[in-house]
Amino acid sequence: MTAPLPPAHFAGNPVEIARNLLGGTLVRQVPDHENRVGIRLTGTIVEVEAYDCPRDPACTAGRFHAARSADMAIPPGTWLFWTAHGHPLLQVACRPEGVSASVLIRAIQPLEGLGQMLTFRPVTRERDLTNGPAKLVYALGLDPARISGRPVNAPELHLLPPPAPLPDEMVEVTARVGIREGRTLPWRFTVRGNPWVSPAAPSMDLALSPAE
DNA sequence: ACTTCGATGCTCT
DNA sequence: GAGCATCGAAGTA
Repeated sequence: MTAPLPPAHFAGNPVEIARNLLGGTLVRQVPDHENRVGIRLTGTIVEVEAYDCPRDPACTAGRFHAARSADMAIPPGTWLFWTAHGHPLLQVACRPEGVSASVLIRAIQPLEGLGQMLTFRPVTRERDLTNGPAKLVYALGLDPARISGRPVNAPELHLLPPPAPLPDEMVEVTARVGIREGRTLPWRFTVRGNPWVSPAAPSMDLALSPAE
């Protein structure tokens, strides 16, 4: 039984942390007051992205970063939500407090509690349940107001590391999705060939050499 | 108070 | 693959 990743695990480079999160497990415990037994919703992490201010143009560019400058006070290993187009996106703050950087969880493959997830987020095609950053937030029934600011190892929502780091040949490295600046940075990591990876196309071709 | 923007998702062709 | 609804936050006034 592996222990949840502690907040200290996220006090580093979000690019490395994101890469090593692939194959891990996102665990959501839903309190069930009737049975006094928590319902467990879990999924394997199959897609993540890294954001790393201030060297990251996607993060620093224009008002994009300034808009969330308040996030810079958040200590590493804290759950937080980005809002884009009215949808909440789940991420974990990284690096030391005072530096804005994060890992964005973009897709999971459901493991436990698929039926419960479908009640939170009814879909016709099962594969559409959690194959997007906001989709998984809805499918897990996460309330941003309740989760945001909580430590990443909180009982109600935490992460388990992969049994072993995924070998490089299983990891596909591409450009991040849906951004204007920083399109060439190879900071999106997906499990190669996994059908639960989001359908969104990466924003552009990669830089010749990965940035650190 | 009003305007603009976006790390998205959904519903059509 | 294109169009649009969505909503929280910043900037402007």
